[in-house]
Amino acid sequence: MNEPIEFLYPSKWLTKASTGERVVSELRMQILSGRIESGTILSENKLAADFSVSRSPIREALKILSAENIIRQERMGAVVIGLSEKEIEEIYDVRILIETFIYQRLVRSDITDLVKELNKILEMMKVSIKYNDADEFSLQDLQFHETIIRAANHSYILMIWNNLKPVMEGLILLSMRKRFKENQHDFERIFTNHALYIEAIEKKDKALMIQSLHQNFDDVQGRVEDMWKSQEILAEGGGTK
Amino acid sequence: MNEPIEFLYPSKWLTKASTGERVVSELRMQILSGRIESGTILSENKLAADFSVSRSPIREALKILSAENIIRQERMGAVVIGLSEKEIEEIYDVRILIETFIYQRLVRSDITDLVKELNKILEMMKVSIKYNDADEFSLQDLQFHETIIRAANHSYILMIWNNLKPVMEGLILLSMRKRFKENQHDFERIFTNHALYIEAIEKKDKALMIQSLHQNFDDVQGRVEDMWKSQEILAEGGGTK
DNA sequence: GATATAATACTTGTATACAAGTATACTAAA
DNA sequence: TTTAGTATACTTGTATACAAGTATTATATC
Repeated sequence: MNEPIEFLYPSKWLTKASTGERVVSELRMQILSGRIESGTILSENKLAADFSVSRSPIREALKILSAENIIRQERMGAVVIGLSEKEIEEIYDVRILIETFIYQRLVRSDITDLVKELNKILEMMKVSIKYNDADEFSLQDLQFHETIIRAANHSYILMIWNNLKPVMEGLILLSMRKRFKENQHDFERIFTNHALYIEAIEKKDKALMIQSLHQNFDDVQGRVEDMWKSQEILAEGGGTK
Repeated sequence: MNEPIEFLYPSKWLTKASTGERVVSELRMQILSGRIESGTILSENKLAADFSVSRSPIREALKILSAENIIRQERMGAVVIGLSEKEIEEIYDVRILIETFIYQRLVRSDITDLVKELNKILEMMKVSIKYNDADEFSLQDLQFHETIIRAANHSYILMIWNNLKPVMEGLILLSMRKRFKENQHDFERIFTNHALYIEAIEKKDKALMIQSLHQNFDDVQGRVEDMWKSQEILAEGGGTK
């Protein structure tokens, strides 16, 4: 019944975390990785037993995962939704939507501090690559985009980002770990894409920004065909600067 | 200490609701209406006493309100953020963003069922006006937009809507109640705007859609100057169809 | 064997108890 | 008067108990 569990979420990121936060992080990873399959029905009592905690932090976790749209709470148990290709595409839709929106705002304001900060993160990415630290690299990837979003100082766009962030984090973590084992040299390209993104912000070049954004998404999931699909959508709403 | 509280949230909407849901609905309304002022520090224990319930539903409520960005949970008490003009503008930014995105999708698909459904809601709005039911009217206003968003079948855009919806609901409720007392005839215009929105969908006329969307927002808050500000943003990202 | 009814084993939602940590206020000493 | 230290009254987070409702299963009856 109580097999030893290999945790998917980096424990070092949970140093100051409460039990509830640990549960939600780990549960999310298990759902995103497919270890807990879509359609599975989660019971609060069973989860509490599995994690050896009370129902309180479990309830908290289910509420959060439900808001993240990866489970659905019903009268009898929570149904795991998980992420199909469709949902992952949709997440990218939203990211493109908000990052494009934010970009419009940024190009009108002073971005020197932002660019400096982004370059700092870029250098830290380089170090992560050098030391083969996939988890750290993932964190910096997320930090990169969050820094851009925060720079616009838009609390409701930030709200969307915050709602999306944990799932993104999980996806990126899983993807990067795999790649660090298989395609080590991929990371140089990811690095380059982010450098391109900074350049797009600096030069206020929207086309370049969208290009690097799409390439960045492809780097996470490696789905090239969707790039064009998304770009088509954006093109309609996009136009020239 | 225990003054009789006049509830702001329609009790008829809470027939099947749990204590937690009642608390969150009422607390939200009190914050949005300003009855609980920005900066106020909410204590779980005090709230539990005020609402005569235990801390469990209060905790749940605070988590939800925190995700909605109208309070901020800290180590000692939750700080009420509330909604300033800036935040309300930001909510509209997001609504314009997602409804425009959804619109792009809709014009490519079969919209006959959607238009029929929207017309039904439109007729119900008419009845609400006739019977001076501001609350019911608010509900239909929200339902109108939610129907459009649902039609696109995009779970992550719907997630954003769901995160935004309760606050929107509160804002619209407060606004409509005031207007039903003061500017009764305003509602004919709101009605017309929604009819215009349907027409925009039917005729796949993006400019008309954006126009009616903006007018709709102005109807809620009556802030005309922001209309142009928002349109400027959209214009940059907008272009022609 | 089929069906209706009752018992049982679940489920969630709420209340309460307790532990651990933090801010505040008070007291005592310099 | 100021400062150090302690006591106290908070705070949140977690565990547990209980109530009310639902699904399932077993049993009894036709």
